[in-house]
Amino acid sequence: METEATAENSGVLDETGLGAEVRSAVGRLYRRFRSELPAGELGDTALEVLTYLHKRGPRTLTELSEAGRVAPASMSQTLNRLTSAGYAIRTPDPNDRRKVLFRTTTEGATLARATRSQRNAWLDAQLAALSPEDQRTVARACELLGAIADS
Amino acid sequence: METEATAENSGVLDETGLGAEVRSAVGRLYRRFRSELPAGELGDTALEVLTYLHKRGPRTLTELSEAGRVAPASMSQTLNRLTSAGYAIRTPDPNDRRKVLFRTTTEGATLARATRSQRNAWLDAQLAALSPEDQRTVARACELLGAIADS
DNA sequence: TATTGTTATACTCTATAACTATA
DNA sequence: TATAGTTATAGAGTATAACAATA
Repeated sequence: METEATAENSGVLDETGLGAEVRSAVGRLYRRFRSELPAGELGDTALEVLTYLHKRGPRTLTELSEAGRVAPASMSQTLNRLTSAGYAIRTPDPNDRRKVLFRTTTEGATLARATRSQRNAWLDAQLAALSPEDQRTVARACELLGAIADS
Repeated sequence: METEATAENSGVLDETGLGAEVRSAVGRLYRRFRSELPAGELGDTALEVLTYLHKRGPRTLTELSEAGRVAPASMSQTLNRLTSAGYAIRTPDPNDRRKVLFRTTTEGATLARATRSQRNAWLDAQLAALSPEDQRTVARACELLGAIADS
């Protein structure tokens, strides 16, 4: 037996079930995160882009759309929301005038830092209640799944 | 002025990082799943509701909205999509005529079974490439995170 | 009055198609 | 022609507010 069954999801962990388990858990967590989101705040998509710009530095629209695996037109609109809100700005690329470099504003950088801890308060509390071993398990799974998401 | 930040935050178990790591990994996986979705197919939300009805049996709108942690009005619209597509039907509750019991149709049950394996083909392939130990780690993390999502 | 469910409306996020500007 | 980016429009999924029907 590879894994013990989760009592309530009864038939779920069968031979082919791991993908379904991951997908279900991810979907439920994602929706849970979204349900905690106060109205008027940046959505997770926009915040993820802002955080990416903050951590990696200026990027073009094409780079951002490829990193986020969305169509360029989709990323353009997400960036419209960020720039309209004053969290990012467009700057011309001096070497290629077709390109636009997006970068965070001071407000955007502040928000990226602040929101990172604030928005995760609930989740951090839940995770803190796990045993150290379980925390390591979750951390390791995040590495593995993050790599899969980017593969 | 470059990112004084961790270029690759996979050290993970720092003082505040686990919640952020989980959130980031979940968000990137969720968006990756969504990007794999062929046009014209049921979205993950609708499919999750359909699967829930298929596994648990008939449920009222209130029960479904609480299970999915969405507003009743939101669930009503998701159910409108499922019923319009012929995958679920409304049936009156004989004991309380305010209530509506939603149940899968034959087509809905078939779809719930078929899509489950088909849609996870890509993810299953990625997971199959992991070592057995890593697979157990992911499975265990899904249990832990699933419980948090439902807490 | 309280509960159950619905419709109306708006916002985020996504897509495709059609467009402009630059290389 | 090819590439980078934008706008127009549509659909899924979410929310709140206002409503009807039943308890």
